[in-house]
Amino acid sequence: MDTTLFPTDLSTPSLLRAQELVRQRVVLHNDHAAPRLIAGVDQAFMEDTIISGIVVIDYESLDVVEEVHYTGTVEYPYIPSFLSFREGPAIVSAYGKLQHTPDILMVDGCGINHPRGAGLATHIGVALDVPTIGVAKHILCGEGDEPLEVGDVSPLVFESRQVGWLIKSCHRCRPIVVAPGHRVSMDRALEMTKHMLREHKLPEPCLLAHKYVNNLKKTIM
DNA sequence: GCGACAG
DNA sequence: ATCTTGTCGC
Repeated sequence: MDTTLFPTDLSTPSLLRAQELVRQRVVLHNDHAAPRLIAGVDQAFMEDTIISGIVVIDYESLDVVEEVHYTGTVEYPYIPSFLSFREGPAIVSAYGKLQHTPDILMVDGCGINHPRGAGLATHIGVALDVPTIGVAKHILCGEGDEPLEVGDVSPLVFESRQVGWLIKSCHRCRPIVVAPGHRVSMDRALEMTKHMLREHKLPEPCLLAHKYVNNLKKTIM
């Protein structure tokens, strides 16, 4: 892992420098074959404790292949557009425990649809050199027509260029925001996400990871 | 100055 | 994200 992307110096100038490196290194085209294993990662908090959990499933059957988690201490607050420095380190630690190597990792948060092109999914992807897709429940930046019917999709545009998609994944739900993180094209990010959508608002990897960390949290409490 | 603002 | 009761719907 490239540690310069998660500097010890947490001053804003230092973090902006790290994000600039992420933006310079992000790859926005597919460089891998058809996926066989796909993973989802999510975090839960308990005061100053963060739990990061990753669930790996089979791309076609959706069977769970592996689950790992990491528990640590939060050392940076939540500041919009700087989420990577709050949740990123824990994700990197959890990822290091995996026995399987997923072909793609779905992260709860932004990808390139970020003010400086360095959302959590993109940051993690570049740092670990792994293909990632960002899946968020709300828009951080950019605009797009609201998809109305389940299955409908519309481009998310920021600074005159497409940075992601808005997907109406279920009835009575706000559309989810999907974007390439790293080493995945705009079209493939959409295609893979739609493949993982079932009866819920979130794609299966994200939903399973969310349930996983929340169950761990209940166990600890 | 005011409002917006992933998790 | 987290806190937090009841309530509507499958």
